[in-house]
Parts: sequence; C-alpha cells; structure tokens
Amino acid sequence: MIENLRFGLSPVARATSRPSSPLSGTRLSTSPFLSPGELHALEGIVSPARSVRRGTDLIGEGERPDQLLIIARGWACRSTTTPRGDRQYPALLVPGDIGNLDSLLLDRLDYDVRTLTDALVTAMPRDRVLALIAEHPGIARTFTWLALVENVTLSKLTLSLGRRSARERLAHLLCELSARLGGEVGDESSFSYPLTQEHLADALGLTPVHVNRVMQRLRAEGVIATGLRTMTVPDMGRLREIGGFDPAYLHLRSPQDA
Amino acid sequence: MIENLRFGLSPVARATSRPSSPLSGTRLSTSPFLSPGELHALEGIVSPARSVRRGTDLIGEGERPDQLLIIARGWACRSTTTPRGDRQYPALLVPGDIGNLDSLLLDRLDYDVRTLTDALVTAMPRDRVLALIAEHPGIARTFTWLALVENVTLSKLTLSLGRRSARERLAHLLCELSARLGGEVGDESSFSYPLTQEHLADALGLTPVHVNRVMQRLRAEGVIATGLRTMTVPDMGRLREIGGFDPAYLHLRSPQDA
DNA sequence: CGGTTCGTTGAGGCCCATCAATCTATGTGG
DNA sequence: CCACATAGATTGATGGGCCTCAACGAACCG
Repeated sequence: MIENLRFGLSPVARATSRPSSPLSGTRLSTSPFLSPGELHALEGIVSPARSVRRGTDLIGEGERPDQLLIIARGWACRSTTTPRGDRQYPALLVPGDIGNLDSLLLDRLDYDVRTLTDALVTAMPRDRVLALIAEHPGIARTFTWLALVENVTLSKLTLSLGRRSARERLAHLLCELSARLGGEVGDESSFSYPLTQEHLADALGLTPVHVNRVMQRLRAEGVIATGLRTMTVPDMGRLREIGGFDPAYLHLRSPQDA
Repeated sequence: MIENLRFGLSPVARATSRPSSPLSGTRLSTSPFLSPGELHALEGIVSPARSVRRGTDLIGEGERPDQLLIIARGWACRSTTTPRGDRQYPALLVPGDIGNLDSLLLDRLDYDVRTLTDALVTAMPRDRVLALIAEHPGIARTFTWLALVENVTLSKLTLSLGRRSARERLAHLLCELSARLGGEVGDESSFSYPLTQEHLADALGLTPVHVNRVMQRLRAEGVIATGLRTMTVPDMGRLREIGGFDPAYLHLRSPQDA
C-alpha cells in the first residue's frame, strides 16, 4: 500500500478503482521525481471534486485560469478551433490527467478544455502549486517532467496527423489509449472507451463518416471489438503493427521500475 | 545595452546580428522569469560553438544525450519518422532555439535533431543545467516555461495538420516563422528563409510537389515573394487571414513589455 | 563542363470529404 | 405503454484535394 502511494496504483487499478486519496492514480503521482511527502503536500491543496455534465466547457481559450484542473473521473479533451470553426483535439484527457498544465506559468489559455463524458473534476490553485514548487525540488521537477512528456506525445501526434492514413491513425490512437489506460494483459487489451465517433474524428483530424468506415473495417477484420463503452483488442501486436506504434514515447513507468 | 541583456535583443537584431554573448538573442534569454544574474550563470556553462554541415544528425531517436543543444546560427529541425519511413517535423528550429529540451529530464530521445542548413551549435551539459535549476528559481521556471510554450505551439500545429488545407497550412507556418524571426515592420515582413520545398513539405505534412504548387499560387497572387534565402510578405494581414493565424499562442514578449 | 540539388510541370488516381438519407438505441412525456 | 424526439451509428453517391510517378528545367559548383 505504501508502494502504491509512492508509485501510483497499478495500471489496471488506475482505470477502474475509485481513488483512495485525491491524487492517487493521477498522472502527477506517476512522476519519478515525487517523494511520498511531496505527493502528500500536493494532496493538501486539491479542491473537492466537482461534478460536471458531458459537453461542458471547463475553461475556454483566452481565459486566465488560476487553477490547474484534474480530471478525476470521466474523459475530457483539449480542443482548438480554426476561425472557420473546424475542431481538433490536441489531447484526450483520461482520469488522472491535468487539463491545463500551461496555466502554471502562462497567463492566457490557448485552447478549450471540455468534458466528453459526465465527469468529476478537481483543481489545484495555481499560486499554491507555485509555492510548493518553490519549496520542493521534486514537485518542481514533476511539473517540468509532465510538460516534457506532453511535448513528446504531441510531437508523435503531429506524425500521425501529417503522415499516417486514417486507418493507421486510428490504430495508433487506440494503442496509445490502451497503454495509457493500462488494460493490457498479455497480448490482449480491454479498456474503457466512452468516445463518440465524432470525438474520435476530432482527435484524428478526420470526419465522423470516415472514422465510421475505418472502424468497421478494423472490426470486420477482428482487430478490435467494441462493447458497452469498452474497447477490446484481442491482439495488441496486430494493432501496433497497423498503427506503427512504439510505446516508448509515452515514458510510462515500466513494470520493473516499481 | 543593459536592457538588451535583460530582455533579449530586439527581434530584428535577433535575426541578423551576431550574438555578443553566448545566450543573447536566444529563446532562453526571452524568458520572463530569468534575472540578469541567472542568465549570466547559464552563460557560464555554454560550450564553444561547433560548426556543422547542413543535413547532419545532431542526435538521433533512442539516444541518451547528456547535453541540451542550442542552434546558435542556421536552421535545424526535430524530425520523427514512421516505421515505413515517412518524415514529419514537429518543430523547425531557428537561431536561438533549443533542440532537445526533453533531454533535461527524459532519458531517451524520441526524435532526431537534424540541421537543415550549415549551422553553429552550442550546448549546455544537462547535469550543470540541473544544478543551476536547483539553485536558481528563475532558471527552473524558465525551462518549465519553455516546455509549456512548446506545448502550445505543438497543439496549434496539430490543428493545422488535422484541419487546415495545404494553402492554409503554408500560410500559417509562414506567419509563425515571421513572428518568431521578428522581421515585421508595419504590415510588411521580410525574414530569413533558407528552407527547401522538401523541408517545408516535411513540416506541413505534404509532398514537395504540392508545396510547390501552393507556393506558386501564393506568389502569383502577390501574397509572398521569395528572394535569395529570404521571404518577403508585403501584407501580413492578408497572409494571416489565409492561414487563420493569431500570434497569441507563441507567447512572445509584446513590445510594451520591454 | 558534367554532376547534383532543387524547383517546376503534367497526367492520372486514390483517399477522404461532402451531402444526404436511413437505421438503431435511448429517453421522455402523455 | 406508446408516440415522439434526439443522438449516434451506418450506408451510399459523388467529388475534390492532394499524392504518385515521371520528366524536364534551372541554378550552383568543383
């Protein structure tokens, strides 16, 4: 149990169980730089969870949020829009993710944060986070580390959007979600999947219609199976090959690290 | 001159003059969090400049660099590749940019850093940067700030790659380069432009052939004019409208800040 | 002056967008 | 319990933006 506090719950537990403390199972808690005491200090400034309906804007572009949002339960996204109104999600946010890391040091928010499902959201006041950063080197490094990992993830996303076909993009995204949600057991994977095909389209830079056709083909080939808000992948190796996916860029804690 | 040390050279000077000290005109030096003393401390750990030919890999994916590279002169890029071999540049690096910020805290590099032109490259040993970060809060914040600004830039890039047409993408990228290189005077802009159409294609997720056709049209319409390794834009408002460009996301120091 | 790199042009085709309709599941009020 | 509304998935027809393949031109350089 002490081990869990130090290193985060196991991936499977992260995806399914209710947090026992405000930050357990959170992206923050997986930092290799955070001591148990520092994690505890951070937990002291987390606000009570707020319940929000799906499709609500938590914060919008141009605002100056004074809090960092944590998606405690449910899914959300960062969303950007062209002047013409076309949407693109630079990031899907799953339970434990921070919605607006930038607000730590940047005044103006450059994207929207919107829930994709009903969700529970907590927050950390920016000023108090900055105060903790000043006192605890591990906390400071943790936030920098989070930003750097996000950089890499976004860089790999540009590769998908710029160079991969719709089929490859979808496979790659599903591989990433599987790895982040931690539902992999052997070759098989099964993970929470509450997305609409329109959500997927906005994450992949495609139209919902085309997402539909591509998904159907993957289903027909037996590569994926969709159940009740659940995605099952019988052979992750196959999906990885289709998507050209290598999980190294996610910088997840490998099993032997714990 | 003191002002220049504190706030970085003016944009025009950044693009054209030779640095008077190792970090002047650098992305680092534009941090709102860096005191003159801290900048000086950083300058103390910068290695002498190394001269490299265009097209050379400075570091490659999978390596574990112990230095942060600074492009002092010339252009470079971060480059990612699909297993099939298709390339995408998540970032173009212009003089003053850091090539592998991730290496500050991430062991494994997830992309290549390659020069696009002949270049001068300096470096800061990672361990010494970490030591300075531990001592100087402004330096710590500066690196986090750099990572967060990169995040926003990458997020906006996903919008271009996912949702904008080739014409819009090109216009948007040129707007960004113009803003970063700081060649804008009134409505007009003129800035260094050493890119090949193939480089552009890898930055935009297009083929060189199509980049060529789109550029020709912009030239024919008088929106841009290409000279000797120089791009001239007579009416930035026009180009911004085509690309749907709003410079806010770059978080550049606005003129009145200085 | 021959080689190399880069820009340009043309023909043809495919992937994915667009537009529109239908089907299904879920929920809601009477 | 049914009529109806709504959201999301599905299907079909058509078209266009960009890719692919290929060749040629232009600039630069040792």
